[in-house]
Formats: sequence, structure tokens, C-alpha cells
Amino acid sequence: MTAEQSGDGTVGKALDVLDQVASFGRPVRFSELLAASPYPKATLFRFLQTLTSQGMLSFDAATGTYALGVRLVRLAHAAWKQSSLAPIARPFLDELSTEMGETVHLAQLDGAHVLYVDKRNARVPIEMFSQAGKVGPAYCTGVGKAMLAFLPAAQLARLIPQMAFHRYTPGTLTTPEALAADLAAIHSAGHAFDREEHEPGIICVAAPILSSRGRVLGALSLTSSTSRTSLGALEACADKVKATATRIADEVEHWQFPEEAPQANRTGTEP
Amino acid sequence: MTAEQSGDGTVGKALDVLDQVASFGRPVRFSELLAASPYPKATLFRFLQTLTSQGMLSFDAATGTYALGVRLVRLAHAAWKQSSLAPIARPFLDELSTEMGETVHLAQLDGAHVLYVDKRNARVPIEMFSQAGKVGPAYCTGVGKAMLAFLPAAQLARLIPQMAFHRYTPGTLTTPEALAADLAAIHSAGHAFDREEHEPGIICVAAPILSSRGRVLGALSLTSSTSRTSLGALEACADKVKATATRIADEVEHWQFPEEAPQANRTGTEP
DNA sequence: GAATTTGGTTCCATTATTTGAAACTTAGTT
DNA sequence: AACTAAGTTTCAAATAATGGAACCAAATTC
Repeated sequence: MTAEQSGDGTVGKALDVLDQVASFGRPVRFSELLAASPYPKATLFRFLQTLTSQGMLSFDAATGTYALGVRLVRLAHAAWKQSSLAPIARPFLDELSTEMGETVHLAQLDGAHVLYVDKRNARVPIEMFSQAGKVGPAYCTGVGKAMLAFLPAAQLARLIPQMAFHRYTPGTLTTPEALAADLAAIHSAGHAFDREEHEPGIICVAAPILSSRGRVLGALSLTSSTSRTSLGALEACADKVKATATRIADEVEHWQFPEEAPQANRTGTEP
Repeated sequence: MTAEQSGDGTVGKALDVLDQVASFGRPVRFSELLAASPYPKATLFRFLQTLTSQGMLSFDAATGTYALGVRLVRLAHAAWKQSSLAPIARPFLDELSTEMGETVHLAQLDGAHVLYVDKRNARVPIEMFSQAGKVGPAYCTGVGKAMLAFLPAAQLARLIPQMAFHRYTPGTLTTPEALAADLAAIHSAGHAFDREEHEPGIICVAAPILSSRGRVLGALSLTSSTSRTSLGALEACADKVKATATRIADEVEHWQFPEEAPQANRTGTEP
């Protein structure tokens, strides 16, 4: 399903190849890539050479396979650090997680998807499929709906058609109408629930992180399982989550306009 | 500082620009990049356009700044998932962390640096500057020394000259000789200590994760602070850490190569 | 053990893309 | 109104990308 439309010249094509490698989810052979690639042998080969020598891919001579490289991980870490939300929210997540003993997620919106940018595990971990860096559908997650509910109408309207409305569980909202109704409720309540809409047995309360002008910066959620708690009990935590979201928003705005470079990097080992 | 002479054609240059943006550690203006860039205005401008339209950078119109984009974070997550070590080690980290209540790190070697690929916070978090995706010096961290101690002599010899031997704390080993002595001790003990060598007050025990052929796959550490525990107390945990490292190694071998083929620490430079 | 297939790498003339000086456009100052 | 700084666009020349085909090496088949 990887329809190539990249566009942007040589660089775009090279990055397509990177996605291609990522999409396999495991180290992959040249011939496998070739079969799935729109590029001729020699061209694909050159791209792989370049990306490998750049550290974006790694080549394992023993198995003859390509995998994503460490440079990507380093860059992603830099992305996290220079984001205006994640590093600032970090101590607040620690606090919320320690106090509540449950799993905490911090997410941002990436088109019609949510991108989990940080996470704290519950004191007693529950098995679930989330992790920093992971993307998921916005329409059936607590953090996703919390953000959608506070988006300008025009922007929301552009995103709706991009949603798959796949029924992950019996509780998943599978129509734009059902979603709209929930978003309205979320907007007036100020917090969203995930009622086992994405994974069976997993429930959460989420609150948006909003700038003073009402712009959606991200969302915060407290997640648990039906075997351990109930929606009612989670609702009791909603104010706590909202309060934390507000404090994060305040802090972000406060740091938003530094005169000079904030200057971080105390362990300062830059290669 | 970074007079990058990349090489590899257009793609390499574009990736240089990406590093450039990353190196600022904060969203950055066009003119700032231009001042630090070897490329002429129009060229740099086009690179930024391309990278932005590809999602590798994001442009904030309100402040006129570029920052690293979400596509990087997605790719890095994919890199994590397709790595042979991190996803498999995950449940073991959960277990070790829950049982000991202390911070746990999983790292791999990236040249003369360690790359932290996963982390669990202590039950009562301590403030320290580590995180998944971060790189640090190998010669003064527990995980780093644990891996160095089990490297083939030839490979170690190549890495030594790349080390800065910067004195981060009074305890830092600052000569190849001091390091060699410690590595010998680590090799025979099977575990390494960080005696406040990188950050004051931070100590750890670490054990290498070795394949059945003795190849270094990564390392695992249990970290705490001098205000909470002592090296002696940590030493009592060494066997636990080593046992976990062994179990991870077994699992990796079992999963990755049911029948054959040696797994590599993919240092994929030369094709 | 010779012949063929498979998987990967290199060549190189053609072609398309990148390049960057300079011109242009704002927005901000004097 | 004149000037300046920051960012954007243009376009001919320079350069790098392209990909068909040849090549090599290791398996596999005959």
C-alpha cells in the first residue's frame, strides 16, 4: 500500500527508500526491497549505498540485510529535546505517574494520527501497545479525541476524511457522526474517555493541553484496564489530569519566548 | 565546530542540513542556519523546503523557525522495533525495574559512544540526564565499560583513540591505562561499576549482553544515587543484573536466528 | 563438472536535477 | 522616502542522477 508520490527530487526519493526499509519491520535484503521498489536495480542500489554511508541505514554483512541506522535514533532524540512540549512536560508526567500509579501518556497530533511522545508505565505495568514514537489513530484514543475536540472546525473537517474508522473493538466509534457527538461532549466536559475503543480492556481519561489562545499543543492521558479500575474511578481523576495539563501549558508558554537560546546539554558530549 | 564534508551527493548534503538543525537544540531561523552553513542562500533554502515538505523538518510560521519533524520520530520508532535487541529485552527490563525499584538502562555500542535504547525509571525517580535515544561516552559509563571489556582487542584498539577522556567528575577515568585496568577487572568479574565517573552522585552496576559466540550485543545497567545506596549494595545486585542479561541474550538468539547466521552489531559503514 | 540461475555490483552515455549569483520582495528602521 | 535585513524566486550553467546493460560470484541444476 505504499503508493509513491513523494515528489521532491532526489532527496524525497531517498527518504522513500528509508520508509520502505522501515515498513518491513525487520532487516531486509536488497532483493526484497527491489521487488517492492519503483526504482531500477542500479538506482535503488545507489540509494542504499548512500543512506548506509550516511548512517541512516545499517548494513549487516553477515546476513546481507539493511536496517534502520543509529543516526535516525540520534536525530529523533534531538527532535524530542527541541520540541516545545515533551521536555517541559517531563517532570509533570513523572509526578502524575508517581502519584496515581497508573500509565501516563503524552501525545501530539500528527495529521489524523496521534504521536505518543512520552510515556510513564504504571507501577504495576499492564501489557499494551503504546510507546514513545508510536503513532495511532486519533478517533479512537483518549488523547486523540481530546485534541480533536479542541481543534478549529475547519481543521477538524479536513482531518475527518482521512480517518479510517476501523472497528478495533465493539466500542470503537465508527462514524463521523458518532465521533462528532463524542467530541461535543468532550469539548464541554474538558476531558475525554477511551471506553475500550482501541484495545479491549483498556480505558483512559485524557485532557488536552491548550495554549492561552486555545491552540492545541498536545494531550495527556491516564490509562488503566477494566480489570483494575472503572470508568467512574477514572472520571474521579479527570480533574487531576486536567490540572496537570494546565500546568504543562503554562510552563510551555512561559518558555515559549526566551530572549536567547535556552542552552541545555549539561552532559555536553557532542561528537 | 562541524565543518561537515559529508560527501555523498545531494542526499548527503540534505542530511547535513538535518544535523545542522539538530545541533542547535532548539527551533532555529533561516538566517542562523545560513550563517552556520557552507551552502549559499538559495541552496540552503531549497534544502529546507524539501526537508520540510518531506516531514523531516517542521516549520513554524508564527516564529519563522525550523525544527526537527515528526517523520524522524516515526522512523526512529520503527528502528527501535526492528532492532534485534530492544524489543526483545523490553519485558526483562520491566521485570528487573519492578523488582529492584531502581532505574534500568539498556544500551548498545555506537562507535566509541553508548546509545541508550531503552530505560525504566526508578520507583522514586532520581534526576539524571539519560534517556532512550541519547548518546554518551563509553569510557565513563557502566554500560559502556561493560561492553568495551568484552570487545575483541583489535576493535577496542580502534576505539580508544576516538575517546575524549574528558574529566566529567573527579572519579572519571582519564587515561587509556586507567581504563584498560578497569576493563580487565570488568572482564574477569563479568560486571562493571560506574563510580560517579560521569555524573556526581550517580552510580551503577552494569553487565554486558553477549551472544553465545561471545559477541557484544549490548549492555544492561541498574542505576542509583549515592544518596540512596552504595556501591556495595549495588554489587549485591550484580548477579541479578547478569542473570537478566543472560536471559535477554538467550532470547535474542532464540528469536533472531532459529537456525544459523551470526548476528551483528550493525556498524554498517563500508558496504 | 559444465551450464544456468539467482542475487548483487559496476559502467557510462544520456538526461534531468541541482546549483548559486543575482534580482526581487517584504517588513522593519532610520 | 530612503535604507536595511531577512527571506523568496529566477534561470542559464554545472553537476549529479539515471537506468539499461554488462559483469561477477555463488548457488543450483543439468
